[in-house]
Amino acid sequence: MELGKSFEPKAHEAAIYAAWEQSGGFSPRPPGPDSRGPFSIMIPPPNVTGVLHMGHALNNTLQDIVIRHRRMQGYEALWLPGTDHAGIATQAVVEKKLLKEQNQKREALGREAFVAEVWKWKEEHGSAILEQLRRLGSSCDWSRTRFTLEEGMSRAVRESFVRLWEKGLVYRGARLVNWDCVLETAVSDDEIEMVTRKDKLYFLRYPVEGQGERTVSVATTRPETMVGDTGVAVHPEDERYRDLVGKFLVLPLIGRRIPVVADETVDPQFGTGAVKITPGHDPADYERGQRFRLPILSVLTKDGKLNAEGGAFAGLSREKARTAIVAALEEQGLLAKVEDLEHNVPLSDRSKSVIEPIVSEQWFVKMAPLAGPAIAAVKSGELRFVPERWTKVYLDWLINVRDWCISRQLWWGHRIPVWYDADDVPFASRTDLAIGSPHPRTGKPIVRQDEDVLDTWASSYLWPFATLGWPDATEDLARFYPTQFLSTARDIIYLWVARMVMAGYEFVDPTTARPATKGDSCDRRLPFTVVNIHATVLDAQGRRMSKSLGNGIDPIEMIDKYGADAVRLSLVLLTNEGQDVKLSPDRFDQGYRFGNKVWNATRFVLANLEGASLDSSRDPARYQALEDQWIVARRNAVLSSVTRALEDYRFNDAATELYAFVWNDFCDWYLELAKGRFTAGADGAAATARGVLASVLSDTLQMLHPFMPYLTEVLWGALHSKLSRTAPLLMNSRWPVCFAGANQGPWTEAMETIQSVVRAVRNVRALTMLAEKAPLSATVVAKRPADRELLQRHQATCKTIAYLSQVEVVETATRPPASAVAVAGAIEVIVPLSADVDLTKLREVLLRRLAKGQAGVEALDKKLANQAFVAKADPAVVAAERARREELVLENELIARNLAGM
RNA sequence: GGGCGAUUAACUCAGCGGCUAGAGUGCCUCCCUUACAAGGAGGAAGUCGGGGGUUCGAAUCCCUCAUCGCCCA
Repeated sequence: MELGKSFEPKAHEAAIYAAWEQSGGFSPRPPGPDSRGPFSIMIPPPNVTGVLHMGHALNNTLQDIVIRHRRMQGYEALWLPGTDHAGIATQAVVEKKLLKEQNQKREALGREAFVAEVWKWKEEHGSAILEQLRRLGSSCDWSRTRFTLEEGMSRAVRESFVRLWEKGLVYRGARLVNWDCVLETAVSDDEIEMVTRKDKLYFLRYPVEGQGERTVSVATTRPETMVGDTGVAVHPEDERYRDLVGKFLVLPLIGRRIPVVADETVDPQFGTGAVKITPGHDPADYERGQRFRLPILSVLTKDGKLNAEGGAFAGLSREKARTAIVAALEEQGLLAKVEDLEHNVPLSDRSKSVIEPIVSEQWFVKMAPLAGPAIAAVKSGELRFVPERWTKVYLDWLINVRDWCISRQLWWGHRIPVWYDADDVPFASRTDLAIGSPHPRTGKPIVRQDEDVLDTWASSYLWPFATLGWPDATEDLARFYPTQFLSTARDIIYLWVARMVMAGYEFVDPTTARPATKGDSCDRRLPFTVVNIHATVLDAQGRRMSKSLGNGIDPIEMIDKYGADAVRLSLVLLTNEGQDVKLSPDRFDQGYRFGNKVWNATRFVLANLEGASLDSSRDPARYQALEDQWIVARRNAVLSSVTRALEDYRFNDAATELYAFVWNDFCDWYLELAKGRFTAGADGAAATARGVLASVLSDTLQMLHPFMPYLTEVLWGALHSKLSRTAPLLMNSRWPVCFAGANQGPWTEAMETIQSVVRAVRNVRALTMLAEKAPLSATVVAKRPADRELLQRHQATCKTIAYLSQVEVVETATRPPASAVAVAGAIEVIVPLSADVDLTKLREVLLRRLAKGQAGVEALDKKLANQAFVAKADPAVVAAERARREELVLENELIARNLAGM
């Protein structure tokens, strides 16, 4: 295949993806002698209504890197994909659609028909985000795609609920819950967001009973809730109110008698030091109400209007009631004052409406008993967070864990498997109980099933094992559970990660999970051993990307423009160890340019490969030419460090290292040196170069593959067909093997010496405005015999790459009057020039270098003169500093001498 | 109020006890050399947020202050 002048992602991506899929490589390879065992990752299931955003793109890139690498290493790699039914979000989408298209509300349609509508929507649109994941190159096993509301998952959800019920960990009760008045459902603590708002603090006067004009002022941000007040609290030590404790106030507008109580939790500094108690609509007041046995009044309807308790204000919305009540109080002279106040307001994640705490009957799960093992898992080190600091966030939540409100007043979701008899006695059942059938406990006929559905997280927390067939003891469960790696966003550490760990310990039977492999002693119930918390992708100004701000960057748009490989590599190059990243579209340039570099390097190799065969020796000592030894040694070093980085989930380190290796070592030096060997006509050297080029490139494409799968796959195919070899798809190829002894030779140092001499010549050319290719002769002065020997041996190399017509290596030399001199460490490069060449720039640079060098020597002298340093520092460090000083002194001398001669 | 993170070149970030502190972008000079001008060669550019401490040695560890951001209450 002929390669075009540059990589065109659009021309290849779809075909390559189809080829991967067709090869069966997305599914785990079968067990066998060839296998290193299973390795599994469960995708954090995106919301079915979701659209791929940059966070997804990053997170799925990371997972794909891990799974591709492990697959190449020979593991039975499984990356299991799927989606989450997202109760509230999906129901909202379909409700909106119904209203818009048919002007119909779900209540009019009825539950069954509505749920059917949602399923229809899901079938049509529910896999959009999975299609987007394919564009990114994700190598998921699509044959195992799961959905949190499908039948298998539903069985798992029911089983888990009934087990918790049987253990007494599920209870129903009237509690203060977070109520979303727009969506008309309870939401859990973790689904609300505190937003700082500029608001008003109202000071209301409550008359004291039987004391004439005397009133007590209370401060509140929510005056409309006053109709639900059943008391006023003051601090017991507060002198201002001491005499009032035990007395009664008369609630204005309503006329109710409410007691003044003394409570230590009141902050005397806030407002007036007296606070109203509204147990039905405030968490702190609920607690106070309990302590003083105050009545709990609900004053709001499900959609956020005042109910009958509101008296004259009944039927008004929260907002209107506030205005009306404040106006009424003002009229009666009972509004003391209004102040500006900045405070936090709870908003619903989903509807962005203000959350109202209300008392309602809900289902809860007792969390404390489940939290224990999840805490222990982290403390024992079995479960590890990357970066490590997130362990603390996880632990804090688990240690202070509160019961989980799992019921939602929705229609789309797992209906709570609880049935009631006529006396409202509940029973949780694994199988549906027919209306009219006898209640298993009371024997009375069943009259209804609970109307509510479960929180979506109550299904997704079973994801790691339910997707593999649990509660059945399936083959997949035995083979792929526990998983090895989970990568997700920080904001669902509580919502999802912690709960999955709890669920693993609570529900998985350790005997059905895969048995421990050698050296792996972790509890088989723990769903994963590593949790990677990826970076948060921010916009160029450092703000979170959000729909409302409209500052998101669409990954698909970027893939269209730059290609999936560029998007993936750029993201990895930009995000270090979970550190937030500020992203702008032009940042994807870096990935694209690199891809183009790899593409063109391969084109060059292919153009020069005629008759070559893959030289796969990884032992540098087997080569004659220094550059061959060097690049083969570098290849080994990079291979081992990239492998280690990937195994440690240091993606950025791996990518950075590969980037530098390909661009600087392979392209800038090795390829340039190879050019000389191809034109020189020295057949043996050219043939070796061809073999080395082919093998280093082949290995490099393999190493790059997890990061840039499409591009490398195309190039791999081209390379191997040029070599007349039938190769498997790169995706299904085996990760290269590292040669252990590769770092033992002098190659790197020797090559660095050559490089510094070449740079010295280039330096002179650039600073004296000589054309890069103008033929020059150079005298290389090296005092040390070893240097001379090396340079003598590699004269030809220097000549070709530095465009020198002649090179002379000597021990000492007198500088001709018209000449430029460059200094490379202890080596001097003298280049004779014509007399009219302008040496100003060269002199300036040399002066700067001399100043820097002298400062360096001074610093080192000071350091070495310090007895404490010589005595206490590592002897190796002292020796290194001495050697460095010698080098510097020599270099400074050379520079100074040259400057003097100019 | 508690916790976490950030502060290094014009910009975006690496470096986290020991080379004269690096990279990408941008900037300046030169080069259209048949892999790549989406490129090459060279260059300029930093009191490592302030202050204090530990250490032979601090961008790196500790304390403190400041600014910005996130999470929890």
